[in-house]
Amino acid sequence: MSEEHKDAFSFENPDYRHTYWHTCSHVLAQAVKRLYPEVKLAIGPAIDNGFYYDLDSPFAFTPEIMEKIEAEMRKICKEKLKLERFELPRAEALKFMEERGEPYKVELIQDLPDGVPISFYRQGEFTDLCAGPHLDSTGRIKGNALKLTACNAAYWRGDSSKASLQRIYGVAFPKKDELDDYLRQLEEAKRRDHRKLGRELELFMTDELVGRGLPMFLPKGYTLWRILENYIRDKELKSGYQHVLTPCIGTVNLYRTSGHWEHYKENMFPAMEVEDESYVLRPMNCPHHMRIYANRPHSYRDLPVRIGEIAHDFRFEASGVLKGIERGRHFCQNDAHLFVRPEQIKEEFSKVCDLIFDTYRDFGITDYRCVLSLRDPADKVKYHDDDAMWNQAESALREVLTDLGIDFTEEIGEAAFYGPKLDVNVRPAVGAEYTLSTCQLDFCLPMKFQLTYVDTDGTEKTPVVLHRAILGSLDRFMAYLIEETMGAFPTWLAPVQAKVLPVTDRAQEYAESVRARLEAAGFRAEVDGRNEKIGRKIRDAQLEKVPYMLIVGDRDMENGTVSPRHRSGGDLGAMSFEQFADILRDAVDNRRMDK
RNA sequence: GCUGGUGUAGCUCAGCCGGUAGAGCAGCUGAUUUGUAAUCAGCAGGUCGGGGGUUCAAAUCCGUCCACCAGCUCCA
Repeated sequence: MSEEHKDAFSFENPDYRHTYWHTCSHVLAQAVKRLYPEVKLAIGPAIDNGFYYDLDSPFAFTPEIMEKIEAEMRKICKEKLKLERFELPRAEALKFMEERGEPYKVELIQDLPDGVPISFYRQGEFTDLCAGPHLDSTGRIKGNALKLTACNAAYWRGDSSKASLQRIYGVAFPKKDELDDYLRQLEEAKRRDHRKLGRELELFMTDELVGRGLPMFLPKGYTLWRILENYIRDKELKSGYQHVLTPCIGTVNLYRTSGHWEHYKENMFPAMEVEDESYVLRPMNCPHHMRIYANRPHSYRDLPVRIGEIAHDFRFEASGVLKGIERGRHFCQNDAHLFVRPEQIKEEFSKVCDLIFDTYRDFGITDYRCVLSLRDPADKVKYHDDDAMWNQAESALREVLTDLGIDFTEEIGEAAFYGPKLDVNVRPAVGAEYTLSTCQLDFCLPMKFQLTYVDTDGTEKTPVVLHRAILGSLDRFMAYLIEETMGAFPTWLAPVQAKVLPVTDRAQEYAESVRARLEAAGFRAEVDGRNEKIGRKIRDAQLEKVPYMLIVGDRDMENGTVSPRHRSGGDLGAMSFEQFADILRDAVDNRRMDK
């Protein structure tokens, strides 16, 4: 076998892996049809990490039934059924699936272009509509390295107004060991879930009586919060931002003016009626900031005006999307609105990008993806209907991104209702990709709020607004940090940077004095004064993921030293307090991302 | 919101086919004074998510509500 040939059939080859999983999904469908002929087939693709098949079934696929299906799949693999491709003209293809009573397949064929022959794959008694490619035989699939992992609801064609189908997920590998490895990795990933670590490390909590989707930050979590908040506020101050404080509620009319009421009232907490006025908890801050801009006249000389706020927002998110502090019904945005003249768009946008990527460098974030989110021109309901405006805004953004040399992909239908945006997405250790930072270009709200500035020629012009969030929401950013670091925050972010561990009671007072000196020097320190052996104190401090442990005993008291130990670097040997303070100072001042 | 799963002490979990609750860790008390990942002993801790139903008897069975988890849809 040539090297090239080997390569093509290696599981490392994404194309081969995809084909393998695709055939698995057909085997899954065949197994289901053998056991339950009344189940209707929808669609069964390979995905990034396995395969699934969407089915319309009159009964639920319980774990017991899933086991039966899995057993049947193994049988089909052993039967070594040949997969044969054949084509039918459209009319015959329709007839074929109609006769078999597969309405979803019929709908799929109807959407295929006319005049092109339609391909099918047959394996034994089972035939499915499919473009392929496939393995040549079900015998290529290793039955004991195959597992059905979950069964969930999924909408037909991803549309929540359409039928709800049942989706069976599976994974498969060429060897049993690889399946076991994969399952072990999944378990590993669960251990870094920010919800679990948040509880274990006492960062935040949730409480039924307070309400769902309303996490509360505990002292350690709030310490980290405060560091993030100070970090970004200082950075913005240095970049010419002015910060404001605005209320968490506003009138419904405020949101009618902006258009948010029309677009999002379903996702806002219901209005409160008082004194002939309706108020809502605010879901975002743009309207408040628009009114702040309008508070006084502006000259072209004032612009850009950059208004920032660490702002609390409330969104009535569907119960099924809530996820710890990654997505709650209350969250805190690192928001700002930049009011600019049209000719300033490029420069300001570029400065925002600098702010984003500079921040990412400080936090060691390297694995991200830039998306230029555009409107769907066909969707006149969601998007403000003004094609000229959209075209102008979209090409302006595209041009800036290209000029800045930023790699990005374009996604249709992902824009905000008032304008296109750059989204910076990250993939966390657990779960799906989400947006961390965003910068949105808006020609729409300034008009709705009739914002103006007086230009050089004395005429009134409408400014353009950039909406932007660097840390996104502080909550989500913290969730990301927790999962990336597994709770072992770098020293500059750690809620407790050093824990002083006296070896015996005799060192208790000395330990307290060391802590006092650390705090006086601006560090966050604690003493573990429990009546426990030093090994125990070290173990507990390790589990708390404190960056530095300061062991102090008789020897240190005699010599006036501390004996630091780093959570991953181990024993650093005895040194003077000042020497250790220098280590801490270096870690904090340079924002070292120590593990 | 939809579909499925889960809910037992602060945490991690055991409790098979119904006979009215158990461990480890954490906590408290005492002993121990210890130099780089768990010292020993004792004590205390629970309306088994809530409220119903079936039964002589429910943590266990059945419906319902609540919360959590996975995925789908959504994220101004």
